[in-house]
Amino acid sequence: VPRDSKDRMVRSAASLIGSRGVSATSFTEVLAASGSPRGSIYYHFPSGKEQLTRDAVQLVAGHVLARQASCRATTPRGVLDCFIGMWREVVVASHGSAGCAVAGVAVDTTPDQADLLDLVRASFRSWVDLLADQFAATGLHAGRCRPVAVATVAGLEGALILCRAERGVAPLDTVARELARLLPGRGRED
Amino acid sequence: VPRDSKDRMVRSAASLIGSRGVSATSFTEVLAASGSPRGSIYYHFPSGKEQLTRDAVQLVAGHVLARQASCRATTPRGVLDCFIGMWREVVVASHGSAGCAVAGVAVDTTPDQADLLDLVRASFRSWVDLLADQFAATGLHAGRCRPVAVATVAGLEGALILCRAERGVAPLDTVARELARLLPGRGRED
Amino acid sequence: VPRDSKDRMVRSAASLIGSRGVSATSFTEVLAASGSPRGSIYYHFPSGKEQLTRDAVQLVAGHVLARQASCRATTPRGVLDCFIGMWREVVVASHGSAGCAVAGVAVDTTPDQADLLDLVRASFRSWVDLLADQFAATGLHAGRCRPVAVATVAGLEGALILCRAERGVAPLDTVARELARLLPGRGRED
Amino acid sequence: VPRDSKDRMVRSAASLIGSRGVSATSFTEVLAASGSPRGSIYYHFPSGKEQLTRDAVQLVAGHVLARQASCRATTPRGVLDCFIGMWREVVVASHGSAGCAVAGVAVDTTPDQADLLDLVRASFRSWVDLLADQFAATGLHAGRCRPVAVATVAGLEGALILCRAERGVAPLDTVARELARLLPGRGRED
DNA sequence: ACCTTCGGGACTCCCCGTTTCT
DNA sequence: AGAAACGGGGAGTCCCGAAGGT
Repeated sequence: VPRDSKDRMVRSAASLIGSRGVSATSFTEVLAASGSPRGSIYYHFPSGKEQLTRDAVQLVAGHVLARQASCRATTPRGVLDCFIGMWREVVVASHGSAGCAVAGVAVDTTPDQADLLDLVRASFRSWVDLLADQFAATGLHAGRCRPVAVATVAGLEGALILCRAERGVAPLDTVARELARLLPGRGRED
Repeated sequence: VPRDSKDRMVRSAASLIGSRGVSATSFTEVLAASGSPRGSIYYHFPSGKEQLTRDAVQLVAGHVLARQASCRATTPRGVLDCFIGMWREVVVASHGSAGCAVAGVAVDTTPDQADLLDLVRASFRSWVDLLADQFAATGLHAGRCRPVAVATVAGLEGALILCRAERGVAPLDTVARELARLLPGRGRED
Repeated sequence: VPRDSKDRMVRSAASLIGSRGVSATSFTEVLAASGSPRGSIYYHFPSGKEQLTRDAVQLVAGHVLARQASCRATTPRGVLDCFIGMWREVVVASHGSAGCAVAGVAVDTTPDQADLLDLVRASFRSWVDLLADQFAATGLHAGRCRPVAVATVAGLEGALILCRAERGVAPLDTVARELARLLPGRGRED
Repeated sequence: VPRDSKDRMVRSAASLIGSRGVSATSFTEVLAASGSPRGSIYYHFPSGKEQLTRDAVQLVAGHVLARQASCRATTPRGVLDCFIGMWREVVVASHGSAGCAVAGVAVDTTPDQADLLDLVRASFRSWVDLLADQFAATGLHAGRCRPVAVATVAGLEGALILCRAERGVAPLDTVARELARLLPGRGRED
């Protein structure tokens, strides 16, 4: 199957971009990680690196969206746990070194790459939208859904950065607990 | 004024790294932004780009720390506003494109640059420590100080990324409001 | 003809290294001399300058070996003339400025480049071995073959240096005459 | 004594140039080897690297000349042994890695540095002249003095190169024995 | 039609030999 | 004598077209 080669490249790119940003991710590394020959790049990605980057962002954005959409939680808390839990896995497995490719692109994108930033924005918005919908569906007060969803995504991305620095999951767990406090629940405890 | 040249370079580097990450920040750009001549690099930063990067991280880490330390808030909410407000300024001024150099380094650092990541960790910790101290001094329940401080830093860094994508302050304001909810206050309102 | 480009580069490098040593030979000059674009280097010589240097040394070592092997002399004196004559041509043509790339590498090689020096040693040895064989085949006393061969190579390399300084062939001719005296011949004349 | 610092620099330069050629010898290394501060260079050597190189060549040339002049040999063979013996010491001590600074300059000098090459020529000639005089004074046939002197210097310089490659004195010893055969002596033995 | 070798410039970082001001 | 600052290349290599092999 010829598609396999391209897929491996995109997957490798997504992983590398999450770990070190776009600029620090060279074609050479992507090729090495995916085992593809050098000349194949412009066959699969005629527009070069930008196209590979776009594909990588779309891959992880879509993957996260799909996985969260399949969440069958019945409470806001369940929705939150589902979202955080998905990321927690990779942080634990990589001792914090794995990151989010969408954030990786957001961070080292210059103003002249507007279309790439547009894609990043769309990705984040799709997550926020889905989370807000799921919060609403599980009974969260209408006016709270979007703010909490935004805080969730922001908290997650920020926590991923702290996890890299700390080389562990601790910050993500702390942030997750605080995010949970934004949801109605077992009454006030502070 | 001999000191001036180096300072300008570090300042420019910090700004550029915040905006596009380390790898995407070339010496050439730093030089252009600071108006320095090429040969000065090797003199001021014998260890090259890593040293410039370290100095840039330390500059912003120290700057943020100093500015936050000078905050004269008397309530946890005041502490939070002080911290967020400091970042809000630059986000507004740059329409979201300015970012945090510490995060910029964290994102595109490979595992072999352990010392750089150590510096990043130390920077984040210094912020968390200071915030926790200030929360405690303004009456926040002891057990809540550190978790809230961690959430604050994570929320800020994540919000900065969302602000880049959205090209505006909206996400930061949303996150700030949610962080405020983690503090004891005017009773429950949801 | 795809092979041509690489060959031209190696040939240019060999010539330049012979004339000014390795360190003084920049890639830029090699490229200019061979008419190749800069990007071709990484493709043809993935290990960079060391690889180009190795190839250059092997080129001249092999060339000299082949040319000397094709010598059809029937006396030791004929063998010597053949070897010296081959070098004499280039010295005359360049007014002494052309040198031996093998010596060029030998001279500016630091101790940490052991493998390069190994190649140089192998090259010199191959010349000495061939000369010794040819001396033996043309009737030189067995015990004299290797010493005379070593003296021939040393005398040649030293003479090339003197020719550079004198900007002419005179030293080489003098050395050639003296080397001839090491061979049995027309009786003693001093 | 201020002279001391300059002397140490010239001495270090001579040694380094002999070991790796001129281009591969950086001011930084010379400074490190001589323990001098960077800013002193242009105080001692207003014309920069060329002047340092010239001084290094003159130091070596003068040193060799003086030492050979002090040789009290009474036979041509004694003169030869004196000259070779002086170099043999440093080759043995350095396992072949030490070389001759004059040759080092000769090898990586480009045609545009005519004056440096002039100095090299003068140095070699001074050695040849002295040797020829000494050979004459010890009874060598007049017509043989200069050719043998030239062969001696050429053989020495070539042998030094071979010694580098072989990492030992063997080639120099072989060459010395052959040079001795150019002198009248115990009758023919081949 | 699919893929890959081969080749092409444009940087990036490094560092080197200098000059100027103390 | 020396600290500070200066430009100019050096190698490396990155991201990419264009022509050929299967």
